[in-house]
Amino acid sequence: MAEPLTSTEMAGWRAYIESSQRLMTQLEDDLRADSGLTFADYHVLVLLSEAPGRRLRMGELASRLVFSPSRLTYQIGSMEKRGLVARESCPEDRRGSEAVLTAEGLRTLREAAPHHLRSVRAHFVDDLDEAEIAVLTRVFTRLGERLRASRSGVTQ
Amino acid sequence: MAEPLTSTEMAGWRAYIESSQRLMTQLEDDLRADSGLTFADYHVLVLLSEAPGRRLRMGELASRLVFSPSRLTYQIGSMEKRGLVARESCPEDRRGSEAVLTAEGLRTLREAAPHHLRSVRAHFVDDLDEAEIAVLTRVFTRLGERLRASRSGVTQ
DNA sequence: TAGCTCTATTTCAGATTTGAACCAACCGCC
DNA sequence: GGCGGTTGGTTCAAATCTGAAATAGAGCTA
Repeated sequence: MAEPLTSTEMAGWRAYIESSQRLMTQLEDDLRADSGLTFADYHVLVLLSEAPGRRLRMGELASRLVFSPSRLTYQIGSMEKRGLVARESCPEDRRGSEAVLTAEGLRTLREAAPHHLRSVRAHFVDDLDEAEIAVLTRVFTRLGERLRASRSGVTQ
Repeated sequence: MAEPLTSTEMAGWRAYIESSQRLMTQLEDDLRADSGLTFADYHVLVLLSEAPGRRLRMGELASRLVFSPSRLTYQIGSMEKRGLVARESCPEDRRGSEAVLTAEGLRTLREAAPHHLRSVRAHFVDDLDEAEIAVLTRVFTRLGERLRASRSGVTQ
């Protein structure tokens, strides 16, 4: 308890933080160069393309993207201007609205995906062997579940 | 090559991205609540506190933080206003400047560190066993080296 | 040493992100 | 039906971040 993190733990923690930052920067640069998209743009396109009806409620989208509500409002507004998504108000709940993928958005995603995935492979996945991927998957899946659970109970 | 990422790889990649986002959000929230600091603020304080003379050239600091030059200029300006660091011009190279940790900055770091480290432990490290930490450390250390190397050669 | 090129950092304008209000619509419940 | 207490989203002002100039000094070579 005197030392909240052992030096081994600290080393792992720091490597994780720094490398994650570098990885993101690299992927964002590639994505911008190849497709003129932001990582957030891309992620929105992916989630919408997988959703039934290619549409998702704002709240649902925000929680999957781990975005604050106001950030999502802005993000969708920006993508709407570029014609990648449309905003429709929700029939069941008139407070709500949903983001819908446009044909243009789908086309953009299909064009961007192979480049982006190649970039993810080149900068990250290819560096890992099978066992490492398995560990990462296990660790981060578990972590995600824990964090999702712990935050939903903290309204304060 | 038809499928740039296998479904196993994709699952790992997505879990990593989403959980990392969640983790950062959680840590930032804790840090703000406990100490009124940003993750970036904290990181700057740590790096400066470990540097010889508790000072670092802007460029060096930017590269370790993985910040763009202009972002670092802004970040240090903001911390300067709050009295956490001072900016001094560099004697050997008059183009350069260095950020120096102030006594106030050191005090702030010492006050914040235990809380923050407890938070890192609670939300991340405690969830991992020794073998997992070892894998993460190995993977992300290697990744960091690769990324550092590959980007330094891309001036275009 | 003048001229060139390169490097370190800042400046600038615009885009994004933040947290704190705010607004409307939903949900019991009287 | 109407009143309080949530909930889903948006708005707003302020803070931060970005990439593309602009500055200024270093360093080499003629």
